[in-house]
Amino acid sequence: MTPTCPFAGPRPYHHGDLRRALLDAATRILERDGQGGLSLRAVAREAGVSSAAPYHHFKDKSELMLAIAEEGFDLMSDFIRRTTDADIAPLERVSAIGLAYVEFAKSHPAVYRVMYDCSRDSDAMPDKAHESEEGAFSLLKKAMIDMGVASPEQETELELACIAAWCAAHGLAEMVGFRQFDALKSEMGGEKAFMAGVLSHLGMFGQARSKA
Amino acid sequence: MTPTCPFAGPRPYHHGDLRRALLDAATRILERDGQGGLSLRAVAREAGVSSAAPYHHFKDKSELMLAIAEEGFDLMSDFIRRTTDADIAPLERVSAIGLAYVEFAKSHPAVYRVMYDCSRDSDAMPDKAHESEEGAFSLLKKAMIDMGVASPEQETELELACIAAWCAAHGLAEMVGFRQFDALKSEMGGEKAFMAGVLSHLGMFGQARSKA
DNA sequence: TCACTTATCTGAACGGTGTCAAGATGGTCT
DNA sequence: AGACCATCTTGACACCGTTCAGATAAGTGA
Repeated sequence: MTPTCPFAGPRPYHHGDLRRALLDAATRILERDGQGGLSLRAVAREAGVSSAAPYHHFKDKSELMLAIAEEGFDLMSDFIRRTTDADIAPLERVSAIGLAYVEFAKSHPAVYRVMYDCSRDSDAMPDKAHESEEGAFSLLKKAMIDMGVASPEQETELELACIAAWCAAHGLAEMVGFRQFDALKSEMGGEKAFMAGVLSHLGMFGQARSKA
Repeated sequence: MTPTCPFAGPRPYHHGDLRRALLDAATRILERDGQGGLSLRAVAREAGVSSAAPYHHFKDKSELMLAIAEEGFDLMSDFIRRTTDADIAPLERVSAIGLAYVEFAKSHPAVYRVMYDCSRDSDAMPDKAHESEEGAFSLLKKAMIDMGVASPEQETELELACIAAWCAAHGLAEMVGFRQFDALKSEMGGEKAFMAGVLSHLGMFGQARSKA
């Protein structure tokens, strides 16, 4: 008995790769209904299995969310790398990384929220974004070095500058949607200009500007 | 007749000021059990009334949370004003405001979370922090002017600088607890030094430093 | 004083949630 | 074949947000 699954490829086990299917279902729900609509039961429903089935692949709801968050960090890194030209000048590159970061957060708000909700509870997770050599963080580090913020040997200084930029981008990502900025945004000719304006006041952007 | 409630002005109704009692109960729960423990039923239980009682004072759970958030913003403004000496030099003052901000977020993590969770959904709310003339935002604005970031007439520039600082502080507040920074923190001799180090890389702090 | 009105609170109910234990199901291995 | 084990379902439990009919008390006007 095979109730028609429109997505049925090979189906080795009872369901196939249910873990994968659950993660896809969860992502779909997040994009469609936002964070509020994400329940384990809804995910199971969306994947077409019983409410208890997910427990054979995730210990917890929080473990599911953690998996989503990890994939989210990978997705974000990919997006930033794809949309950031490695050949442009360092200052513009750092700025582009920041803008791409916020852009990702804006276009996947629910996933972004899950990413940081998990990061706060689970100590293990944000390493994903921070330490992965291919992650966006190392991209940022390189741009910072190229910008002359610090040499590769000045580990501490370099790390601090990157963390500062990360904080700024995260803060902007969470607040850029606030309605009270609408007037300022339209006055500046759009959200993008607003974002760039804010970022230009942040750290190395400003410092490098005054050096030039 | 004012029998029980020590804080009672007039005791108009059955319980007294249940609205107040509910908010206090909610805050107590947030501090004790964190955001996860905050349910309407738990709040009612803590206040010693039935599960349905809160609905006579708040339309929704979200309306309760919004009220908590508003009080949170007031609390934070008070804290920042109390712990920020208005007489110190502008640069140190801005830095002190930032540090106080993060300090508050660290010592009331659950309330801080509610504050920004509400801000994201409800457009009305963050005005509380932003527009209140006595709020921390105007304190920041004044310090920025004193610092020479912009004159009072350069509305846009001034606003942008303040928003940038706000973003940075919010980002730092959310990330300062990440475990992956532990090594760096101890290397720098404590969390406070770490925070100051990050903030010194952010915007006007850096700019003003290079001017001096 | 006594009814009348209105705000406040309770009790019980509905559907939804996370989680778990027990049983069914179907590959895999010997 | 039979035994084994991962996988999935059924059904339950406690808790949640929310609603609604009814109890109760405070305020109001006679």
